[in-house]
Amino acid sequence: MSCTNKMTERNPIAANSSSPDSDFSNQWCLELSDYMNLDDHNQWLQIDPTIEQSFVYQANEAGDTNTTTMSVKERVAFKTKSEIEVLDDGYRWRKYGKKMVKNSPNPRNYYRCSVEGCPVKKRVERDKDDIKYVITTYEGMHTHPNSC
DNA sequence: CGCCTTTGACCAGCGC
DNA sequence: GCGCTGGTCAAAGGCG
Repeated sequence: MSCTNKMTERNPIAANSSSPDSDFSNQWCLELSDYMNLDDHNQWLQIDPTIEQSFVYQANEAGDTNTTTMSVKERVAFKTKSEIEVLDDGYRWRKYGKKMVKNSPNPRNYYRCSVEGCPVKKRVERDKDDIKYVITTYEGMHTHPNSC
């Protein structure tokens, strides 16, 4: 497996953002808003709409009142214009599920980091409105360095 | 041989 | 309680 690029270096959005008369950041915000609607029960924060690798970010405090330890899940969602669904982000992923979801004609794929003990998962699905776009949602933090 | 994908089954949460 | 939906498991098979 090639491991020569980081996502930020090959993010298809970067290429897409060069479209002449579109305000990329505004366009991106709008599309992210669409996606946020899918999770409107959660609190999404957009880190920086001006950078190429724009994404939505969620720090979700998980845990119930009966536990003294509070785990924090981090969730990052990307929406990228790409023909391929699995972007090479430097990590190795193992597919463990595929599911048709209600609000989309396209299946959602579930991946888990191949590194033993690493809790990171990601979901990948095509945008229901424009299959040229891929929505990738990362959940959790890698417990190991990038394999590059 | 090791690691991967595929795919149906199973399970839990939620709304009615 | 029941059905729907999303998420995960695990067996089987494929590929380099």
